[in-house]
Amino acid sequence: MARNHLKLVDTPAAPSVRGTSHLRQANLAAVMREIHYSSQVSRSELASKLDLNRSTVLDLLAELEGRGLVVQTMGDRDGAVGRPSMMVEPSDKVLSIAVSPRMDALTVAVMGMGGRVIDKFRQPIRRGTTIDEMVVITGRVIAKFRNALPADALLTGIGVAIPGQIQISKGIVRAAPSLGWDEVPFAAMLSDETGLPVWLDNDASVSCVAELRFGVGRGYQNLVLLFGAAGGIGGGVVVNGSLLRGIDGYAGELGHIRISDSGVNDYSGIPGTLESLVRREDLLKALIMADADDDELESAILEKKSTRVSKLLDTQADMLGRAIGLFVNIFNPEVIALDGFLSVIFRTRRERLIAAAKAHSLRSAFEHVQFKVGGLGSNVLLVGATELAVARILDDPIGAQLYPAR
Amino acid sequence: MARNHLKLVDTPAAPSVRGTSHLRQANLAAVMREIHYSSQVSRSELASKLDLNRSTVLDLLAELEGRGLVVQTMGDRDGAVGRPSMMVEPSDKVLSIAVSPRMDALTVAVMGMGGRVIDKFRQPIRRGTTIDEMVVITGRVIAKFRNALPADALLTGIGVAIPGQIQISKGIVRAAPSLGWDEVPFAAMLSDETGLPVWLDNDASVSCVAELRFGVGRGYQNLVLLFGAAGGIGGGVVVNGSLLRGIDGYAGELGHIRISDSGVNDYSGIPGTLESLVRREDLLKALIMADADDDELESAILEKKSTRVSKLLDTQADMLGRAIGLFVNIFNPEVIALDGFLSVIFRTRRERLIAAAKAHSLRSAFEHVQFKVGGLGSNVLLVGATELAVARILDDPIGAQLYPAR
DNA sequence: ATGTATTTGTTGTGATTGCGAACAAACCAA
DNA sequence: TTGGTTTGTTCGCAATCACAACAAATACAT
Repeated sequence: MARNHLKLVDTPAAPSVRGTSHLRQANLAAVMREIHYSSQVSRSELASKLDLNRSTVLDLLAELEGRGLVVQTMGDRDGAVGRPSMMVEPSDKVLSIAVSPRMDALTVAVMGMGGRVIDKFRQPIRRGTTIDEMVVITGRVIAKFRNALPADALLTGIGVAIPGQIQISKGIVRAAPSLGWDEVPFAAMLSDETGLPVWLDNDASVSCVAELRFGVGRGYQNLVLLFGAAGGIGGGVVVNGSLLRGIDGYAGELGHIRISDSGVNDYSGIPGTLESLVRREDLLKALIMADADDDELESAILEKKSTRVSKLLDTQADMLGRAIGLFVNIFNPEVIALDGFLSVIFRTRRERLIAAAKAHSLRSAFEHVQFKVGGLGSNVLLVGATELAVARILDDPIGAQLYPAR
Repeated sequence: MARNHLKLVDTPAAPSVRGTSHLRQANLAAVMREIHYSSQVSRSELASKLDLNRSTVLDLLAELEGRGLVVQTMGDRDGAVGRPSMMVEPSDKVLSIAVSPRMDALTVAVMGMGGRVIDKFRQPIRRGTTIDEMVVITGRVIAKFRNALPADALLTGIGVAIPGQIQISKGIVRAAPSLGWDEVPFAAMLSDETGLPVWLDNDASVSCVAELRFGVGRGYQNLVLLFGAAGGIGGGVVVNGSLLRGIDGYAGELGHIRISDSGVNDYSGIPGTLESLVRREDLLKALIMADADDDELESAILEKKSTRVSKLLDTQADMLGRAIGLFVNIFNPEVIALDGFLSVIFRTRRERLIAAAKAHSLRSAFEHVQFKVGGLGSNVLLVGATELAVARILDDPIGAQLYPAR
């Protein structure tokens, strides 16, 4: 009862579960994490949120500040009674590189802590670009960025969001059909090119983390994200605040689940899957459009009063709802987040979609589910990829290695 | 680097994640958990497994022994070189009550630590027994048990496995069709009757935990359990060593997921679900049997060479495989465990089932999946229910309250 | 303007806890 | 019996966090 000493702050969603974690490290990590995910916190908020003593927080922050990870500033008088608390924010000298190679273009960005995009460059990629060329191009863009950075900036590393299946532990792209990659050790290749550590992950997983930390998922612990793009439907699941990865890191392939007897295959060769039934291409075809982003798609749907399009949307909403109902029964999440063109279906067929989901889930599991639309837009992948590199700092703020900008 | 003090042992699968956990408590809990789940450990094993110093383990064990939770005995000379290590085991004075009310009978058991069944009583229940009667009967059996216990025995509480949906936090049975229960605050009722704390959980979840800790799941961190009984198909999922619960505790309803366009409803009113497609009753009907346990069912299948039965089994294996493929894509688990009559399907249609699962899952996610059959048999529910009560001790060995046997 | 209440910053002290070293004890293998 | 090895046990130490006390900075009432 009177045992009230040596507290250990819980570490929500520690990505790498280590055999032994040390108390100090855990507390530093908890503080760092809180600062990263709230961008601006006062010292007193930190103390109360983490349930640590004021003096302890002071001490922890001093250590983090000494390492150059955080900056403490005088808090603005916010009208509250009492002495104003010091504000803490992540240092803007700590930067990461985010990379997003896609079929049509390569995007590289310099990212700050707290999900901030500092600088971004989009390099169109012509068809037939080899993997080696891709590595060289990426390396060149990164080098250019690094040259422009202040000399005292520190890099956490490089995070890459790949549209395909990734063996996270080894940084290998097992299969990325849209890029034409197969068993590519991209992490090692890019690391050789740049001299920085590189972490890969699946784009849907990465998006899910981004939305969890900085988007619609903020504040929730259990959510299911469905991401609909041109290539198909990806997904991510957050359980108890951390991303569902499975034993080899391939979990969360929510597009490739069979929900119907239909014999139409998806890209992976499985018939009747969500991805094979709810296709962006089908919508475009019905609308007689060649290419469009999601906004254009949505306005085209709203303008065109075609029964064919309408019926297709109904079917897609029904099937998407069926899948969502399934996820609700399996995960009983707080939030179902829809992103990409799935958010278009949601906005244009909201009631029908929700009704279908409800019809396919158990009453009690469905009770508290909220439907939301992804909120990060075009930067999701970059923000999420950054988390891969930042994770090391958040896990071990003192021990994690940082690399000079130049 | 030289920061090597005040270690915090990681607490795998802490059932109740509390805001702040204290270091000592966490370490005591880790030790207690290890002892509970391995029944017999030597001190040196504890030290190396938990990565704690010998002297620290000594100290922690002394505290646990002082509380009467563990017993230390001289280790047998096991032929190894060096001074033999002391063996530690959970005290046999620490007991729990496990309750399993089912349609046809009520089972109550006295359980020891480490999943041991000390005493068990099965009370047949006649149709139409009211809930109040059920509570009284249960209370009576428990009272009888308690009277027979040694005076210095300590009870952790009562764990109940319910075939239905449970609101765990409040101990309320939301719906248990086979029992005819609806919104029943069973935990409070039984607690009033017995004066002991009562925890409820869904029977499939409970089975899953039992198999995870003491059955086929031992040593694994990610598994999917499918349990097929007369009432339908239940499931449980273990993610990173802990049971998937979802935000309200309704997660893991793996039987109620729609995998086909079929319009046949299951008990919950959802059509085309795994539960509606793979039914034990259908097998019995095809075999022209009135009632049978799983062993009888299996031998009947093996004896009877009916094409009708054979075709039905094929279909069921196909559908079960389809569902399993789906789970593989979602969870990328290490183990798929089949229990109840699903294990009969597995044994009689092994190749077909695995082929169907493989055809419905992604290559990389399927790669390392192992298929297993539940190993605990008729005691699964009791062992699992016990874990509900024991969990408190494992979380906070010192703070958790224990109740005198009489 | 002044005083009071409130909240936070800061410093120093103390308690808890786990580690490590040192030595004793118990075993195996010659 | 001796030497090597592993574990038990004790004791002192170092790390870390809580707590108390006081100072500082604010809002609010008068």
